[in-house]
Amino acid sequence: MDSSVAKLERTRLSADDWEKAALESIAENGVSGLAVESLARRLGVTKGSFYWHFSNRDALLAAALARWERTDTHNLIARIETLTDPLERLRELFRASSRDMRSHRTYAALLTATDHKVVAPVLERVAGERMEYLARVFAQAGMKGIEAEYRARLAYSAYVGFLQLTLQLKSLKLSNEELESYVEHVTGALIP
Amino acid sequence: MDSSVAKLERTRLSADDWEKAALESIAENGVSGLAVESLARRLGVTKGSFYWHFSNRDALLAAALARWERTDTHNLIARIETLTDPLERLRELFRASSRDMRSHRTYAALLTATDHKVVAPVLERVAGERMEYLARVFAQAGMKGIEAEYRARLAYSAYVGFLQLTLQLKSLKLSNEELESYVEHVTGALIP
DNA sequence: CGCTTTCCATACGCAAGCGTATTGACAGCT
DNA sequence: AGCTGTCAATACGCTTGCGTATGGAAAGCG
Repeated sequence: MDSSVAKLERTRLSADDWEKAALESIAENGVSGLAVESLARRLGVTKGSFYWHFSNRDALLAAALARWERTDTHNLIARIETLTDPLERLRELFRASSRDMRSHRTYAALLTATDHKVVAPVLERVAGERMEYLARVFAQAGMKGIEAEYRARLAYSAYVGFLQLTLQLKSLKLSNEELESYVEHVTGALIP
Repeated sequence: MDSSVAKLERTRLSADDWEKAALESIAENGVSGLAVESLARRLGVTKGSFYWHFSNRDALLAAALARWERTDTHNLIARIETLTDPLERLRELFRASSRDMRSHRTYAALLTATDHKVVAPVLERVAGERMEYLARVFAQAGMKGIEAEYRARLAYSAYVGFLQLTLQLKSLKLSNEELESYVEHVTGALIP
């Protein structure tokens, strides 16, 4: 838990440590807030260390995004795949999107950097994969062809937009009970 | 139309000109891409002019956002208010969101800067007002109380997320026909 | 015609951030 | 013990972009 801040026991760092710290920094300060020197301060070292592990800032960003893509996306899908009923899968997907806020924070931060040339392709890939998966589940739940695709896009758009509105504009936040009943409403509206 | 680029007839500039140019720049390069010196080049003058009209960059940003908030939001609602049937209003709202891409571009750009201290309050206000309006129309269309609010939030989230996915991740763009039938699908799913 | 207001140019200073170069410290191996 | 590879500190240069200071041109007015 406190492995990030104030690592006082001075141990040497690896590229892995930098990547993890970078993802934390992104979740907190966004992609543009990811700076080499501030990260170094946070890890208790100086730039000299960083440029031994990475050739430049973009390399760190790319590595961090690769790690994120590798871990974050497949976690969710793997959990869902244990359920057999497609409609149940959908409901669980929706519910999962209202928990695990740490993961959503990172995604929301990345969404505010869709114009960045390193970030954009990753987001395109991730969004595409997720929507394809969603479309498959909707199809399994009985929607056919293009309908399932559109519904998947609608559901994913609602998810992305919800992240934007809720996580970043703080006056629009919902309480826990409100959130739960909102998810219920969405479930009823979008699942056949 | 070409009042923005290469204004060769050298006329003096007003604060208004800077604000308009700033909004164009935001639509193209995002909020973080709004730089005083590049804007000056674009307008054919130097920084000296800018700092006569505005005290600093944030002042320009605030003025531009105020202008945007003043014009952009009320245009749409005014157009919609001419319709009397609430369900027809909703359908027209949804359809309008698939045209007039210039306006949506600006909004999408602002959405990627929700963390900015000048931008955030404006976006909160605008999103709040729009969702309130949407909720009223849903209520007029027969949904009651909290249901209308949730549906408004869902619809607006879908709009915001759609902007993100479509306008900024270019591989996810839809063709015109696809867009129209997608809007049809959304209309069917979200309007009672 | 001269004076004032309005708009703009030029030339600075300054801070943040990236990237490089050089040197140092420490560990593990032989 | 000495060598070598790994990680880090220090110091520097460079670019970008903000903001300031100051002077100049041009227009309107008296």
